[in-house]
Amino acid sequence: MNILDISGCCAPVARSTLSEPDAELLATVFKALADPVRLRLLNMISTSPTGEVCACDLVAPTGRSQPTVSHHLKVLREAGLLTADKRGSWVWYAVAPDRLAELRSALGPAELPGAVGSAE
Amino acid sequence: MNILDISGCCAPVARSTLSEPDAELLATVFKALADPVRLRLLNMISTSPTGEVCACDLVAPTGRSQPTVSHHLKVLREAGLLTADKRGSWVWYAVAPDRLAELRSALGPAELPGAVGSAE
DNA sequence: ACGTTATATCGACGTCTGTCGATACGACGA
DNA sequence: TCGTCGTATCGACAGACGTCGATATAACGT
Repeated sequence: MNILDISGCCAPVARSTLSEPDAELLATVFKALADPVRLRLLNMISTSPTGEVCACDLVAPTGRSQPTVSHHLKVLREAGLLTADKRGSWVWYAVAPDRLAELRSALGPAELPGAVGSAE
Repeated sequence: MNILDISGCCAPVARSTLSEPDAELLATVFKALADPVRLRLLNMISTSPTGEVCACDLVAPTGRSQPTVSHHLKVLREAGLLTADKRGSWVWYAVAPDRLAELRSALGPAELPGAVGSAE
């Protein structure tokens, strides 16, 4: 289930007014990124040549227990940042590129130089 | 004092390997964004016509106590997302655009379409 | 059917974090 | 100098979060 709906357009943080409910949704996604283990998981998956990684290969590099890694993958999945594909006994994770792009646009307008303050 | 040093280049999450210390630093900044009150503060400041807002005008709209707002502003400041300028009795806050741009680049390569997966 | 392996869920624990009231600090005006 | 106002810090508390071991679920091979 998808948590966020900022797919519409641009820059909720830097433009227009951010309502409390919208802020809550945005914060949920940032919360998913606010952990070093999850950032490294996301990094390992996104840098994989095939674009997907078996969950079994994600436990050792993080130095955490298997339940902990499974928990973090669930958080990333529920934030809409990862997709999970079960094939036989294994689960293959891949990044959901849309959500990352949405977050990037939420952080600021494309590339205005004075940027966030002098937005036109 | 600045927490992060991703100013060098691009896309720590989507490219190359993210070391544990780097992940820790990145997570610190995302943690600053992982709260709805702070997101709204950032939004109010960045959407201000002058680009800066007096702290006194940030308390009421958030619906939180003055100490709580002061705490959140400190978190954003220490994450390098805000600058504080004391003028007389008042403190004027403005966004530090660099840090936001760094975060955006950390979230993904410029605009590769298949993006994070097929980064080659 | 059985054991093995991969993954997810559960329950518990310690720590971190958002929140507030009370208070300290600092600047301004009378 | 004294009171007032804006801001930051302190101390305390409740709730959220990362972590683990134990266990459940499910798929595969023998």
